[in-house]
Amino acid sequence: MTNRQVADILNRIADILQIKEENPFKIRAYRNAAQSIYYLDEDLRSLYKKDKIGDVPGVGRAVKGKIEELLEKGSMEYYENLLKEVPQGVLEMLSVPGIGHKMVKLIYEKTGIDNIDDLLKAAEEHRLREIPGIGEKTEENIKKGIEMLKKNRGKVNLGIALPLAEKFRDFLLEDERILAASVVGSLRRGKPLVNDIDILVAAEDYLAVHEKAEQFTEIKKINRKDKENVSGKLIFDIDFELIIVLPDDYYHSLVWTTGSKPHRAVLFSEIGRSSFRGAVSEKEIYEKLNMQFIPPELRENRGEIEKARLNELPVLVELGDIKGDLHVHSDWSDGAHEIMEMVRKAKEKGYSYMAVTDHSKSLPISGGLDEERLLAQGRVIDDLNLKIEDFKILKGIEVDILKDGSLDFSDEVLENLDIVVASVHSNFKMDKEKQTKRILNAIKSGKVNIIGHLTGRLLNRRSGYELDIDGILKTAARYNVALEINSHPERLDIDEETAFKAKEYGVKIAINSDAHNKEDLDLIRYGVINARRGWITPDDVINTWPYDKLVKFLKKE
DNA sequence: GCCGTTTTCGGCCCGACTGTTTTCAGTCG
Repeated sequence: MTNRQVADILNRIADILQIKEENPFKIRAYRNAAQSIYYLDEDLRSLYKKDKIGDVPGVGRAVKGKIEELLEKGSMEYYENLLKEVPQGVLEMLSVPGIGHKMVKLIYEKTGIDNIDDLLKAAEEHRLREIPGIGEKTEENIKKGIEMLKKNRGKVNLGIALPLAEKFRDFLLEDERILAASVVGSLRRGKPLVNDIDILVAAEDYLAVHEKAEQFTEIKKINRKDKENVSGKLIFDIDFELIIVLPDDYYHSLVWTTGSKPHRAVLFSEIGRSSFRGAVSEKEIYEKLNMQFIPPELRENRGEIEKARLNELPVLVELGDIKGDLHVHSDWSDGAHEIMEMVRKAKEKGYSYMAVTDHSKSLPISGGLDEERLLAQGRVIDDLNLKIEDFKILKGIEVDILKDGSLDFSDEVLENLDIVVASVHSNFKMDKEKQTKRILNAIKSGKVNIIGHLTGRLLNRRSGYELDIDGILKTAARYNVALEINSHPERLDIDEETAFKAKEYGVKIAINSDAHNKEDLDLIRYGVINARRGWITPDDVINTWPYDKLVKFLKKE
């Protein structure tokens, strides 16, 4: 039972209590406990051994007891009983955008509908609008929401799949009979949503792979197990497949199982991959095919093969190129940690600068800053900058782009900052023309350096609003405004296609974590992967630049 | 259900938008 799983269960308890309309503060208590466990540095199991679970903030006597029961027995009586009152399928209905606990309760009680499939059917047959309180529009929104969910059903984002896959791979490599292992498939290519986890494994004895794999604690079920394959389900119901090959077949199989189908089809159209038996690297194979080594993120047959033949592939940005983070929250707004804690973590990561960009006042739920608190924060940052060495904290803001495209602070206030990230956090449902104009307004203000999470998409949850991307890129280039690649695995916004286009327009990119706690600074990794899929080079990315060059860009010099 | 206290009970983030209403409840960030 991992921290994440415990946090999930506490959240589901909160969901059930909310549907049952219990005390809102009790519900929040469960959510608070879930959140702080989710972000905990230490494993709950080791805290348990030291009897320190009660020390976790938000965990009091009652929840402590329940977590201990969960860790001891793998189940919790309180939760099991709640599930009898509100079935799992009803909880899943909560994932439909636009419907919350009240409406789920209403629908469940009035119609008995207790799963998403039946809910969709009822919406299609116009049976939902018969329920008092639900009209045509709500019904239509529910239908649309479910269709979006279904499109991505079973898909899981990089932030969940990649760490789990790497953990599995490293576990396999502990066994000395397993000579090599690599994450492959669309996950290695870095696609934002993947269907499953594929790992290529080299071993002389396939039974060794079976033996070791069976001991991986995150496996829920094994469906198939033979000479070439072990497959089944991992935690969170993620499908996995281990592809077992002999050591001599490892590298050509690595190219084969990594490449998208169109990529590998072109690659091996003339020479079969078996003629590469015994190769000692992927590079060797690409060389024998008369081309440069193609990084996994580019293997989509989108022109990379032609470029590789001409020796013209771009040198892609790498995690190690990142010199700082330009979108970071602190406990001045909705971040969890103090500025100095974020700085410490940023320094650990080898950064030389970091921008503090808390929310602005129009976002009250986030504790958005008003002019006065922004000034106070600026003074604190000035002080910190005097104390720390070899590191710069930039004074910034994530300023809200209001409905009409104006910014949440006056020009004068914004001019006194080192960096301005501007983002949309409200009115997502405006039409394409208005939404585009709104963002263009922000760009044209001349006060903005970076547009944060441009489209507002949340993978698997919410599609972004429609925008005239070309119009925005053209204007951003003219006004020296960079676009953010928001690294949060649920966002990865802008996406790879827009990043690719941005480069053509000469628009610079900022790869930002949007961290709300110090651990989140590590999310930058996913943004870098996304940038690589968009063919982005270090020079395209302003936060790979040295501080002085960055400052010139920010001052629009 | 948690937390903190001039310590065992009272307080615990809010505002805008949407869709359904006919003055407001639910959802979202």
